[in-house]
Amino acid sequence: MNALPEVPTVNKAEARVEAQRERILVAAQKCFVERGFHGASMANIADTAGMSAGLIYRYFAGKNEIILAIVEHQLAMLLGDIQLKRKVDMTAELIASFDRCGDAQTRGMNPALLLEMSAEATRDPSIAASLDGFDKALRAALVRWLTDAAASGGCAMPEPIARQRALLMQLLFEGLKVRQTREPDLDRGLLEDALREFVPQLLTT
Amino acid sequence: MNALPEVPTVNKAEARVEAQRERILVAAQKCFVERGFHGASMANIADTAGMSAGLIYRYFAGKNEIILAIVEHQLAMLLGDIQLKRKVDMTAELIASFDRCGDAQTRGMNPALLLEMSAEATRDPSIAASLDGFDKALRAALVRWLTDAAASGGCAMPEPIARQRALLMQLLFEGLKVRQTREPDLDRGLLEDALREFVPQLLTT
DNA sequence: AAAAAAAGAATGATCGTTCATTCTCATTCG
DNA sequence: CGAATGAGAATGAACGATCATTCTTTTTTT
Repeated sequence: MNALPEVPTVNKAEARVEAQRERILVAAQKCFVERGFHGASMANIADTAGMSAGLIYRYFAGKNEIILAIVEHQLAMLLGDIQLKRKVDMTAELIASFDRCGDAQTRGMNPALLLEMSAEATRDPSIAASLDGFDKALRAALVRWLTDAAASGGCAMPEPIARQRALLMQLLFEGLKVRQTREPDLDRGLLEDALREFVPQLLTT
Repeated sequence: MNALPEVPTVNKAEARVEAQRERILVAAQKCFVERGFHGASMANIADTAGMSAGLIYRYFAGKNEIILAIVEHQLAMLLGDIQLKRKVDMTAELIASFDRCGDAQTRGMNPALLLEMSAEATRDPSIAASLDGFDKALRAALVRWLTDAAASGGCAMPEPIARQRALLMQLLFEGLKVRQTREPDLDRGLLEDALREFVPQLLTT
């Protein structure tokens, strides 16, 4: 009869499940960053999460499902991080993105994880599909942004040009991500000077 | 007394050893591309090389040594591939490099392997050292090439500018390598158009 | 026959995953 | 109010497979 008390019960149970999944994902990300997808074991993850190995399988079907969840979360964060607002200092945005997520924060973006994902995508079709989706979404958003007259300083960019620029920007993004893992202490002055000169050229016709 | 027959014997023995090591490295690279450094097992490599697992340890101290040998070989090939000749069409060179090594050739450059290497470098100090050495060598070569008046169309580039351009070129290289793994069939016309406009700006003051 | 090369079995460890068991704790009944 | 109940949460041992590596034995070469 009284359906009311049941709903909060279900909600609380669901919230618990979600909290547990999150706990596992936080631990898994930490382990994957430290040892890689294949190098980290379920026992590692369980230890880091402070639970038994068997319990993980109550919340995830297996290791692959955990990997995929982390891949998709990273991509979602990455897409959210590249905010293509109307007016934005793209150079400053790129440098800020380079500065960001250097810390091994929980669930934050991690450039080493991106490399791991890209490498794994060449073997795991489901990861490849995730990355493809992200790539297409990013490119489409870039083209839309570039062809938008308001964004490019009141100068509308024809689509063929915009597609070239979008590709170049994507190459630049990825190059920066790689460099971030190899040279996190790269001289910011040098980086800023380099980007200050060339990024604006990408944004104007 | 007769030292003469010993020298060819030693040489032949050494050649044999080298041939066996090469056989192992070819197999290992194939396995690493297919499964990753951690995903590929010594048994995999032995099978692929057509030998027993134990025999590998006669020619390599362990798996790590094999990985490191492959890393260094990849970097050596990469450095050799970027030929900074006096007069060169850099755009065409980049596109050719993108076309190249798409095949899973034996011991050739492999972009997926580069991702694997970069990811592993964040955990394995010896791999990180190899990559650091490569990075420094490449950057130095680029700066030298850019400051060389003959290369940049008779227009000498001051060193501070050259260092900015070298960084940008490195970002571009790495972005292209990543894209090569994700989108090997990327439209070459689009790529060429994008690079044709952008790259020359990097080479002139 | 001596020496080098290769094979392949054996090692202990660890892998991802499963499962029987125990624990926890809110609810129900005496 | 307090004991009994039962379902979900959690454990940790156990599984077969496989891991990197070592070692003994066999084969091949000299």
